[in-house]
Amino acid sequence: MAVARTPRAAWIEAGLRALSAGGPDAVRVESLAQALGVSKGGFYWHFGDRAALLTEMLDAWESEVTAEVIRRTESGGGDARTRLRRLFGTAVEGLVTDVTTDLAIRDWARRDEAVAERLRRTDTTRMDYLRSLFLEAGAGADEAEARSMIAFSVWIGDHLIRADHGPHSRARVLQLAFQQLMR
Amino acid sequence: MAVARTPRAAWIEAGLRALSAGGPDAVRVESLAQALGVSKGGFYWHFGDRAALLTEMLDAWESEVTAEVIRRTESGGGDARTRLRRLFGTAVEGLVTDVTTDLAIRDWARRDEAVAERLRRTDTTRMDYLRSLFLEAGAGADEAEARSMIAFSVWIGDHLIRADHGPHSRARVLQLAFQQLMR
DNA sequence: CGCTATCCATACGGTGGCGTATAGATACGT
DNA sequence: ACGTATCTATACGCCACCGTATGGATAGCG
Repeated sequence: MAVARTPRAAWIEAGLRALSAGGPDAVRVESLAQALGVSKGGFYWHFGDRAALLTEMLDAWESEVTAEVIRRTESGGGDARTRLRRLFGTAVEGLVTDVTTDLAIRDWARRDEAVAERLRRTDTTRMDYLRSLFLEAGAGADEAEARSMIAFSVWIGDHLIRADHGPHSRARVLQLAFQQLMR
Repeated sequence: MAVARTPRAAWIEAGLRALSAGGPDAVRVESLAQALGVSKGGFYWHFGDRAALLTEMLDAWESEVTAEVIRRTESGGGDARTRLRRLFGTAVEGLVTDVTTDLAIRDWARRDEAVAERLRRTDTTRMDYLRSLFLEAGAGADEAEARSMIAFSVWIGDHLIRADHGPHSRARVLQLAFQQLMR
């Protein structure tokens, strides 16, 4: 048993980075190989073809995103308002998949039903979590639903909307939006 | 002066449709030609290269989106709350560029600074309009800013978030979110 | 020190897309 | 009817990328 030099996981991580930066069309086996400082020879030892890599990338993303929600749910503690504040205020860092991966996958899902199905699963999980927090914080069912949708949307919108807010900084606008949500 | 058979505009429209459906990588001159029932011969009569088409597509999109905001501002009348309700409730139909074009361009802007600059212009215009409506409806400056960001985000989020809302339909969730905004 | 599992390099054929070149075709103005 | 402006078809060279084939190379284990 020799040790893995550039194992499956390395290709998957490189693939997710490429996806994040340039969308699914940017994950090309030859450029991943170059990014890994290696020829594509080993790629086809690990994966049957490019599609297999894409599938495993999505597997990795899906479980990581789910795990991340759980991690947030578990860690830290505090009451619902405290956890909402933390959730809203904290950027996700240090993971292989960050928000830009999320955005790339969202766009991808618009034209690939299999990707859309995975996204539906993870979004439902995350929305469930948000709703539970708003409910725990004392919102009614309808209000919790609306606020969950708003919170999720603003999280995404922050990265996709490029408007200039004049005197306000984007950070300030987000803070104001959060205050509206917590009233 | 012979009449145009498949003029510039036809290529631009076909390009925007392809962009909308599959992102910038999907606008390929040979497949556009096929979609137009023509060979790519004429393409290079109109455009220097593929990049020139992409630029003109963005020009067309930018002016159309701006025109559309103006059209909404002008038409219909009513007080600010009425116009907000109409803006929020009405899907954009009948234009060459619909919301999916918008989404494709947003994703594109993440990796192309020139596209990002154009998006910044149109988003600022749209945000200005939203803010003016909320201000006219009686919101304070901070509140108007927050609500504009929320409204814009939810408009986008509706198309990008795939969560299942359990007992609620998406339409109902949007209605609830709108009620929150108009309180 | 050699065996084996795990990876790597290279060369190859095939496909699809870009841009160019060149020789038409079509229709309107007069 | 003729000329000119506006397209169109087709063939070509080029390159990037996919997937395959084949012969290594490297590292830990015994």
